[in-house]
Amino acid sequence: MGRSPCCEKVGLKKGPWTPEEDQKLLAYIEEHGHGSWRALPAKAGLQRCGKSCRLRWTNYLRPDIKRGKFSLQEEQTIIQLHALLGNRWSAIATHLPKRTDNEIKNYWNTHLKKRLTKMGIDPVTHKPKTNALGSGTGNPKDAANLSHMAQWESARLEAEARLVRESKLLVSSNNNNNPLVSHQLGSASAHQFLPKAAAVPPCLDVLKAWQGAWLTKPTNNNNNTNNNIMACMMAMDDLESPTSTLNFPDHSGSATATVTTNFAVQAAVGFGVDSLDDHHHDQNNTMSLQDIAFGCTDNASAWFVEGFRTGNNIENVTTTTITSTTSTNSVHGLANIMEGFADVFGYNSVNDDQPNSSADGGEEGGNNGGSDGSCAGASGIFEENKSYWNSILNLVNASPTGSPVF
DNA sequence: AAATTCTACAACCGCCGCAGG
DNA sequence: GCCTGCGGCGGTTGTAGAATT
Repeated sequence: MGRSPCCEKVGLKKGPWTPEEDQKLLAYIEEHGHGSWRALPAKAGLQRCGKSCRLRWTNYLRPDIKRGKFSLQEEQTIIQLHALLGNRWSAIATHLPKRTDNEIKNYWNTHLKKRLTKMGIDPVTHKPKTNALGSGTGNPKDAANLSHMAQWESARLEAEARLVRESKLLVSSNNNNNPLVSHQLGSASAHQFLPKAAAVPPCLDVLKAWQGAWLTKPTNNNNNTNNNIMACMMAMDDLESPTSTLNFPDHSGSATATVTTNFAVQAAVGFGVDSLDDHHHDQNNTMSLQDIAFGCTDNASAWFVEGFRTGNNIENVTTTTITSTTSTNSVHGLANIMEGFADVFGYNSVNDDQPNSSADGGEEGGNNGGSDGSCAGASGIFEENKSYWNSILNLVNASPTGSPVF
């Protein structure tokens, strides 16, 4: 047996709201609050059902609604969150202040979905469509780029699956003392971050920043590139200003890369670990309780995070040969990030990617026992994946609005 | 200028989960 | 445990205006 209608519909008005109706609804709610939506229309003198009133209020009349064009940052967030959450518009909306789920849903359906499709990306899976592989230029480099993208996407989906599992656990347990959740909440309101699975994975912000670093790679052996990488990482580590951005001056004077400063948190969550605290995984090649608690399940995530954590100490490091002469941390930071990429991309060519017996974190490139003392293999991975970063940036640049699409 | 098609988005519909009786 | 009502959600439709033919 079907449910009875939410209210008596005979004689009730449907369709677009008139300014007079809006005014009645606004005036009533401002004075009395909405209370029971079912009872509201009669009290407010409206020939509408309660459900219609509620929708009109939540999607249009509410004073804390931002209307108008979506910003680049908002578009980015929607796409990234959609990759994680699918069509869970209300969950996505909690991460876009002052935007309603209905508005986001409409924007996705009318703009973003079409744009992704045009670019040969399946808007449901967020993967390149199979025919896109065959419709390229025929250039082997293009195929290689797409292959890299597929590898990245695979890693991303793996992280996504983990996030969803974590989210269910966190939400169901409602554990406010969870160090990961409490750390990330900081002084912000909880609804901006929960469910945790909706946290933004690493994406184009960092890719752009890294691209910026690589674009300015010097031909001689000065430290410009290192400065850019260091600036990038320092920005990533700036957890105090999660919504601000930082510009990286291009030392050649031709370009600017921008990265959101809360990337460290985003990246860490994207890979299932806590950004500041979880760096124990690689110390002795076993999972610490802390790692497990934070959902750190593989070397890649631990390496990534350790790299971000220590990366802001990078000094005297070149991108082609990494040696440690003064600061082990400076080497470990970059080395760990490279190891993270190596792990994610499934490379086996890193010269020295095995944990050492010494308790130095196990990264190569330092003065640790058993190491070959260089990071040449890891930097090679950086070089090889430049094609990937370039392909991503090409996609960004190909978008008419500059909206990042992956 | 009129007809048609396209686009954007407001609004509706049906289903679901939850709480209270 | 079952029933009922409410609020919320996501899919879909309706409509107005813009663009195109």
